[in-house]
Parts: sequence; structure tokens; C-alpha cells
Amino acid sequence: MSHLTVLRSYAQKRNPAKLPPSLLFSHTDTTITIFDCYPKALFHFLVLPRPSPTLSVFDLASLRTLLRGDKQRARDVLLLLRAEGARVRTSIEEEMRARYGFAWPVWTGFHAVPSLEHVHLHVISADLCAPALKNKKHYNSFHPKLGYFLHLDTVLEWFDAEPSYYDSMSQLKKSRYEPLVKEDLVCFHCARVMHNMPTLKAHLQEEWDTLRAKATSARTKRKLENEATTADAPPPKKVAVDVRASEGET
DNA sequence: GTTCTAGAAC
DNA sequence: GTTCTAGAAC
Repeated sequence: MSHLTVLRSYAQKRNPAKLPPSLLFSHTDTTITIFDCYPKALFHFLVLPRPSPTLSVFDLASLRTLLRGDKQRARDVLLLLRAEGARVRTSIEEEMRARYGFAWPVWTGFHAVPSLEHVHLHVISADLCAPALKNKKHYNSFHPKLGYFLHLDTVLEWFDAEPSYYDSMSQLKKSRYEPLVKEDLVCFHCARVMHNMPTLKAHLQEEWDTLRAKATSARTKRKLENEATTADAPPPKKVAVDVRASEGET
């Protein structure tokens, strides 16, 4: 089996439950959600639409083939992916709180020029802190404002635009998108230009650490205020020290 | 998609 | 001399 068609092979499984648990996150009658094998963020899943009698693997070869086939059917598939993507996002947010004590944004969208066959919706946490994120293409392909990463809601808006606009966008021309991944490394948090990948990765980690510190100190502050209004609450001395320490950083 | 590595960049 | 990128090979 070629590595280029590995996603198709998953989507075609009659019984997805037999996929290894290290790969399969969840499935429905119409979708299969897997863990990305090379996660580019702390949380990174792929939602795959499953073929059916009215939706062949050829229709699902890529977002491009899907959009250029029957338009109403394409919209229906995207709506299924959106619904499942929303469920996955909710699971991610629960896990974010459990593991890290706060939840941060999650992006759902497609690469304009995919490397693997079969439509796959990325559901990825907005940190881009992961060992498998190694080069400029990896980073730029998920940058939320660059244009290569197509947010699902943006693609759905194409359906309500002028038909000529839909026809134009659904071409997903390589010549339009491929140059984008070669652009400068711009931090998606603060828009600063980073001069190489090691510098960018260290900076992204700092940005996420700051995000976490702010979120958890805000929560601790709220908690302290609540306790202050409760007469019988014991003075939370250790926590109070932590709050002063983290507030001093900002 | 990843790995490997030559040679550019520092 | 070492780090880093980017293109070839898979």
C-alpha cells in the first residue's frame, strides 16, 4: 500500500472499530476520525468522510474533486465533517482542561494542496507546538491567516457566493497556493517574523506558555475572589503566593 | 506524507 | 566548524 493512499484505506474500512486503537479516535456511519500520525500541535486529528453508494472514493479523492462534483452533495459532506469536527473539538477542549488546566482555540480546516489522497479535515489545536512540526511548509500550511490552511467555515461560504466565485475557488490551483508555504515565518500570535525554524519553535513554545500562565492565573484569581466572599473558607496561602508570582510576569 | 543529506548560511 | 534549509529519494 502506498503511503499516499493510506487515508483512503482507513476511510474504506467496513468495520473501523478494527483499526488499531492507537490510530482510531472515533467513527460514525459517515466519518472516521484518526490521530494524525505526525501531529503538528498538542492535539491533531483528521476527520475522514467514508465512501457510500452515492459518494465514491473518486469523489472523495480530494477537497478539489469533492467540490467539483455535485455541489449539493459536496455541501452535505462538508456539513457532516463540520458536525463531527465540532464533536472532536469538544473532546479536545475537555482534554485540554484535564491535562493543562485550560482550553485554547482549535482550528478546523483543509490544506489547499493536500499531500495525501482522500479528503481529510484537520482538527488541530492552535499552538503548533509539537516535535513533528519541523520545517517551513509544516508551519505555513497551518498558519491561520496565510491562506493555505482553508478554514472549514470559509469553504462553506463559497457555496453561498456567486457561482463564478465558487467555480474559481473550487479549482484550488496549485500555482496560487504552493508559493504561500515558502513565505516568511510569521508568528501567528504576535505577527513577528522569525528567521528560522528553531527560533520559531522556541517562540511558539513561549507564546503557549504565556497563554497558559495567563489562563491559569486568571482562574486562580477568580477562585480567590469567590473564596473571599465565603465566610468559612480557609485562607489559601500557598495559592496566593503563586498568583503574585505569575502576575509579576505580565 | 517522511527521511536523508549536500551545501548554503551563519 | 556547526546549524539550518531545501530538494531528491522513497
